Amino acid sequence: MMRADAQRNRARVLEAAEVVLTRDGLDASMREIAEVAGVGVGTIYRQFPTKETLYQAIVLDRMRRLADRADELATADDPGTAFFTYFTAVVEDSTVKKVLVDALASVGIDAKAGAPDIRGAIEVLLVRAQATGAVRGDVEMEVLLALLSATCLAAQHNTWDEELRTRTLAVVFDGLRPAHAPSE
Amino acid sequence: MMRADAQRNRARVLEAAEVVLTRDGLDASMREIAEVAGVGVGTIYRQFPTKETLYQAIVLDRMRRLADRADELATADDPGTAFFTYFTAVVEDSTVKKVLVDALASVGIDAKAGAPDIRGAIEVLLVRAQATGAVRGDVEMEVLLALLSATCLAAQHNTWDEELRTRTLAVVFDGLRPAHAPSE
DNA sequence: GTCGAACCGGAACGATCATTCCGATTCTAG
DNA sequence: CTAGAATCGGAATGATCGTTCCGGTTCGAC
Repeated sequence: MMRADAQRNRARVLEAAEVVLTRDGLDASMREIAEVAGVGVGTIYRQFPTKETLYQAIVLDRMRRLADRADELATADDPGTAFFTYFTAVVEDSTVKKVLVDALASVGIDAKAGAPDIRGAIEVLLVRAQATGAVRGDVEMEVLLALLSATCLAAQHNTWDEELRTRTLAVVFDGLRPAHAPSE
Repeated sequence: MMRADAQRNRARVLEAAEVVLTRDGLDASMREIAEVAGVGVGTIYRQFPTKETLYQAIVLDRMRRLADRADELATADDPGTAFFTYFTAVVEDSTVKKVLVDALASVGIDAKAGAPDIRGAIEVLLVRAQATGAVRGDVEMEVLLALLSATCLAAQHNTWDEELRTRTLAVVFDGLRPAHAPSE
């Protein structure tokens, strides 16, 4: 059983790490995280043996939320809308969250053990949207992830404003739709 | 007039910097560049007062080539093909070249003084392609740059193979084409 | 060929970072 | 309440980085 103060500090560290890593990405220093959390650096290292461990804890948490969001939308009435809503939501998030982007970018390559199955969750959205003809049938998961990763990376790197995001995604979405069913 | 050995070393440094920065991005250390160039670090600093100066020299050179390439294609017989060829070529390059990506990503924001006018060069390709109906008329430069930057970033970050690149770009290109003119 | 100026290499400096370590403090079982 | 174990904070460590500095070397005008 963990001591009460240790447990409270662990929560503080996670909270601070989320804020700082989200703002500064992997460049954030442990000193700053410790400062924001109001603890010493040693305290962080007792819970997370290395910077990468802490980083992964945050990323895994975000991945979990991402997967949950996808699961929610998997049962929506209109799979087409659900699909595009999800895509938009993920990109919107990544405008602000640097860590999330790195998480997304790595999904395509290695789905680490223990990680929530975002890939699977997104695939459900894709297949359902394809079944109703909202998305072209020949779009593969690899391609979808590439597009999602691309838009997230750019949105975060260049901090797109809302209008640019909407317009840019409109083009991508048109590319994803069957040729005979343009945006409107 | 610069001494002969100084001039030769300057060339060596630029060559080495291109190789190393291209491979490792901004994280590359001056020590390594010096080592690859076969000179001491001091020699680099005599020509380029700061790391950023050296970095910018490389980036500007790349931007120049990018702009030149666009200018070349600006007089092509088929503007539509020229446009999509250029887009593909840029993304292809960025699979390997990290610096190029950062250059691209910053074009949208601040066109620094002295920088070649890539934006203008690309705009020519866009307008010409739109005039022949190969690209939708309502696609703005901002959106195009966002898409270009997005695909470059993702291609570099995840090292797309050729097939994934082709398939992904096919979707984006379909989104850029008028609704009544699907891929083929 | 000579000699001063320009240039060279790489050691040295100061800053920053991840990580370790330890004396002081705080928690909790009994 | 108390003892001792777990935890704490933050100074110390060692590595790496960008940048500066300087004794030695090389170039080239005369």
